[in-house]
Amino acid sequence: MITKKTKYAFKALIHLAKTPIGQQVLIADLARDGNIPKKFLEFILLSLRKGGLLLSKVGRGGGYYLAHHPSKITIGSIVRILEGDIAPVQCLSTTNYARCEECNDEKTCGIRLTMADVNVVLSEVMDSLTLADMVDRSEAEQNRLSKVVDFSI
Amino acid sequence: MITKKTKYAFKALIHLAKTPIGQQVLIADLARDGNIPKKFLEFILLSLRKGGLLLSKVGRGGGYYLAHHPSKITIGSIVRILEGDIAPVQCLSTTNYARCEECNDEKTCGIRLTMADVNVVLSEVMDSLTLADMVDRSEAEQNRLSKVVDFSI
DNA sequence: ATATATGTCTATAAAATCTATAGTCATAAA
DNA sequence: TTTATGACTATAGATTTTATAGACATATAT
Repeated sequence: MITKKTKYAFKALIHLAKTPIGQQVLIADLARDGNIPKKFLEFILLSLRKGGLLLSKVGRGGGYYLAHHPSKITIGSIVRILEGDIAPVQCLSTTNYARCEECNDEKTCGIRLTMADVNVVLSEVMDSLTLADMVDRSEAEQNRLSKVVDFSI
Repeated sequence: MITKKTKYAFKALIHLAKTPIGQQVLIADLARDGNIPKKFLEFILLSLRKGGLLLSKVGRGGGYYLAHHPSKITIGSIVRILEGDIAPVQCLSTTNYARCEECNDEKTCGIRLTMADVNVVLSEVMDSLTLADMVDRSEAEQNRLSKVVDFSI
């Protein structure tokens, strides 16, 4: 289950993905639009910038904008930055490895060997989906629903 | 990332899966063997029993035992009982649905529409793996490693 | 130059969740 | 009828998540 923090990140990123290239958006606007506590969002955006997904301009007329095209920003990269990880157990993490303290023998641990399958599948799907998918699917669904309304008139 | 509670559950279940059919195991033994706080494990085992994965006998000579063959107990069912869920966002959960409070319009939410793919994949893999896999893979790896040692002699 | 708008950074607090413990009760076997 | 055992309730401690405050740095416009 992803945290609120990650959902807030998705919302802000979706807003930025819909913003014309060359324009930046104020933290305050992202916060208001996404109904996100401003100071908390500040911290989230900073993480995303340090993670290489966002760029910023300081000073008057400043704001945030995407570092890459939405189709190049994977859901996996976002989750890794904010949750620290994708792996279901920390002993399988590449970005944030740690030995599980409850574990006797990592090499033969049945939990680890089995969760490895989960980890592979989860990484694959999260790295195959992008911010552009989030935007596109939402818009496609909006169109589909508005058509249904049209027919019913 | 699964919690310690779920890892403790896996350890206890693996112990029970290795126990001959017809025998029950004391909470105290499961706790000692898995290095798990006994009272915490008590609560975990109770959850697993209420979830239908375990059976128990009360009184002298009592203890816990599996309600089904290890190959019939999926990783997904275990995680659902202890984490409450598998879904990456609660608005996609079947066992524990709730509207995401940050969400404006669930039907067209891009986060939800995209995470739905993650949810499907995650459910599939977790429901395809079983407690028997955990036991088998661990034993297979133990055998493989002991053979490697043999060759080096 | 200077005032103003804006992101950056550090520190801390409030809330929620996870982990752990204590104690009493119910049940079954010896 | 004593003893071993799980069942249940309550609560406390630890950790993580969420949120806020305030001082600072930087760039733009006048």
